[in-house]
Order: sequence, then C-alpha cells, then structure tokens
Amino acid sequence: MVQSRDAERTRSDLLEIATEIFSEQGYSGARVDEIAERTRTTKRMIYYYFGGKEGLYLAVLEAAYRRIRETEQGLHADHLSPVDAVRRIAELTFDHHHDHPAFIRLVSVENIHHGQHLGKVESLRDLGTPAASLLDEVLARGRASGELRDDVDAVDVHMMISSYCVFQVANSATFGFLFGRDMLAPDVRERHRRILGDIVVGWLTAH
Amino acid sequence: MVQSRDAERTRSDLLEIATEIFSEQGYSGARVDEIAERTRTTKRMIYYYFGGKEGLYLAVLEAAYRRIRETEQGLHADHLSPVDAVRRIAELTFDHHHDHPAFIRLVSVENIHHGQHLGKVESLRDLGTPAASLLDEVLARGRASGELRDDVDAVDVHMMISSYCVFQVANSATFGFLFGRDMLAPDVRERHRRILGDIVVGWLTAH
DNA sequence: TCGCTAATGTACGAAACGGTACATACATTG
DNA sequence: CAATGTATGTACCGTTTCGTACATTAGCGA
Repeated sequence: MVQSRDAERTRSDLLEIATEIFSEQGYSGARVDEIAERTRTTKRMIYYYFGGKEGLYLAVLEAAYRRIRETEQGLHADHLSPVDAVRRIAELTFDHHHDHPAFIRLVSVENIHHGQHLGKVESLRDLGTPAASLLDEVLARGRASGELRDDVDAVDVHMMISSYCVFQVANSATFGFLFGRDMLAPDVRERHRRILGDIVVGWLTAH
Repeated sequence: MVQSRDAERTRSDLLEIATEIFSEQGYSGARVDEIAERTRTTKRMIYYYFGGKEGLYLAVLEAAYRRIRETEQGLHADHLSPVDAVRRIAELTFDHHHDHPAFIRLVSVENIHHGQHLGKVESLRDLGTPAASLLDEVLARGRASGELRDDVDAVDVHMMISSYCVFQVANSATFGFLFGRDMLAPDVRERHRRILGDIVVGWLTAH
C-alpha cells in the first residue's frame, strides 16, 4: 500500500461517499459494503470511525445540516427594503435547494424514518432558529414601515417557502412522471423561481 | 382452521397491511415477514398473489394512486365563481393530504427510489391530467371574466398547491423538530389551511 | 360424491448483510 | 531506534431476509 495514513482524509472520504449513497438509496436501502467499496478504504474504517451504519448516517446528517446553517448565516438582508429582502430570501432559498439535492433527499429519508435519528444529534437542536429570526427581523421592519402585512408569522412564511423549494427537488421524479414536466430543467427552474418570489411578495404585501 | 377461503379478502388484507408498512418504513425498510405476520394469512400468499416484495409494492402504489384519482374525479367546481373555485380546490387538496398521510409518505418513498417503480405501472400513466384539467378549466373561466390573471399555467398552480400540502405531511417530523411546531395539530392545521387559500387566491387575482 | 384446481400452510435454503476478531503496518515520541 | 498507540487490512461469523419446494385442504363442477 503506497497510500500514506491520513485519518482526516479517510474520515471525510467515508462521509462524502456515505452522503451520496444514503441520499440516493435511503437509510435502509444503503449498503455498508457498497459505501466501503466506493471509498479508498475498507468497511473496517466505518466501524472504527463511526461505530456502525447508524453512526455513519448520523454523522452524514449532522454534516449536511451544518453546511446548510453556514449558508444561512451568510445571508444578510439588512441593506434591502423589506419587500426586496423577502424576495431575496425566497430566491436564495430556492437556489440553495436546487443546488443541494443530496441534502434535500436526506431530509426526505429522515422523514420516512419519522426523524428518529435527527433527535439523537444534540448539535442540531434549534437549528431552525437562524432562518426564522432572519425572516422575523425583515417582517418586523416591513410591519413598522407599513410595507408588509402584520398578521403573519415568520415560521409560517419560512414553511411556505421551504415547501415550495423542497417539493421541486424531492418530488421531481413522481411529479415529472405524472405531469410530463422536468422540474429541474433550467428554463422551468427559472420560471418557478420567479413565481415563488411573486407569490411570497404578493402574499406579504396584501392588506 | 375455521376461516374459510376467500381469495379477494386475502388479497385486500395483504394490500392494506402492506400499504401501512411500506408507508411507515419505506420500501427497503419494510420486511416481507413482518407484513405477512400482521395479516391473517402467511408470507406464501404474497408470492402467490403478487409475485414478490416488489410486486406487492407496485400493487400498493397502484391502489393508492387509484384511490386519489377517484377523489379528484368527485371534485366539481362548475357551480362556483373562479375565485371561490380555486380556493375550494386548494382547501380540498389540503384536507385530502392531511387525511391520507400514508399515501403522501408512499409518494416520498417512491421519490427516494427515483420513481423507478412508478414507471413500471402502466395504468398510472397520465394520472395527473384530471387534476390539471380541472384547474385549467377554472383558470380559463377566470381569465375570460377577468377575475383571474392570464399568465399562469394550471400545472404550475397545481404544483404550488401540492408542494404546500405535501410538505406539511411529509416533512412534519424534521420541521417539527427544528422549529418546535407540530404541523399536524388541529389549530395549526386550520391556520395553514386558511393561509394556503389566501396565498393562492392572492396570487391568481393579482394583475 | 368424486376428482380436480384454486388456495393455503410449513419448513427450509441460499444469499445478503451488518458487524467483529485478529493480525499488522505506520508514525510519533521518548 | 525502540516502544507504543493509532490506523488499516483480511477474513470470517451469525443473523436476517427474500424466496421456494413440497405438502395439504377447501370448495366447486361433473
């Protein structure tokens, strides 16, 4: 073996491949042997670093959520008017979902399992708050200036935006099949992006 | 064995339990033995009637989609104004999703597997058209009367409504965990239902 | 009522699968 | 440069899991 030892590299290699396979095949559908085969190391290392299949899955989940949190924290809307800010938030959320399908699929997988693993990862508690408070702040500004309606809740707005974005990525297979429409095609994506912005702005500016 | 033979009953018993288990555990997570154990018959019958695990899953999928089609076909909106009609469609879709979580979860499961099974069921081709054409008709009426905007596509409207409804059921576990909110609680459900109607009507009546 | 077929039950097999025991090589440190 | 613990590879084990061979029973038509 020419390959020199590199614990961190082995760990991240395992995590990367595992993320791909768990998101593609689901938790139960993923095979430990297949994950190992596609890395430059062996199955033994999964047990060495993560304890087992579930431990690896938890690590994948945590890493994926951590990445999304970083993206959210890099999102600033202070310099925009409330109306522009909500549109920007909606559009960036939209882009983020389309650009990270593996993460969205992982969330679906976790929901199939009733979120039973998510609850085991302490570090993910209250992970939603940044997104909600950013929206909350923008809504408060809009409420004060009279540009946005005053009877909506930040979490409800976030949920509406998320649902629209998640659906496109998570349900593209069945929806595409039933309606003969590829939701991931560039032109369709562009139209949906604009529509989402219009809907959100229209909703929040109505009085 | 007092139980008399009843092929149809055995078949439907298997289908019912399989629907529950596949929707709860996913395709790979479901166990043939567990399904069999929870029916009044044996595993042997799964192979006798459905050929195997995949055949059973396909039958479950087909039955579930058939049921939803029947519901959709029973939805009439001719007697309502275009605006009332879209709100009614949105609200009934919302109710239908909340009332049939097993079906929604099955769709998620199928998407995890990239819709690979759905494509094998010939009878499900163009299953989406009824829903789209109902909306199309209402949109046409609204366009003619000037009550609804004329630059929206029925499938896009359907997608927006579906995404909102699907999310609440399919992602309640992770969303509930991250935001500490139970989307299936009666009062929350009632608010979300109203919000959806408001959003859709607001969107389609804007000019 | 007799026989034939649809329907059902039992027991078992082969492969897949998650996991582990054991040996070993590398690298760091004293 | 010896010693020690980290990191890695190989081979294997026990169980689970899908599937099937074989036997049997119930009911229907002749």
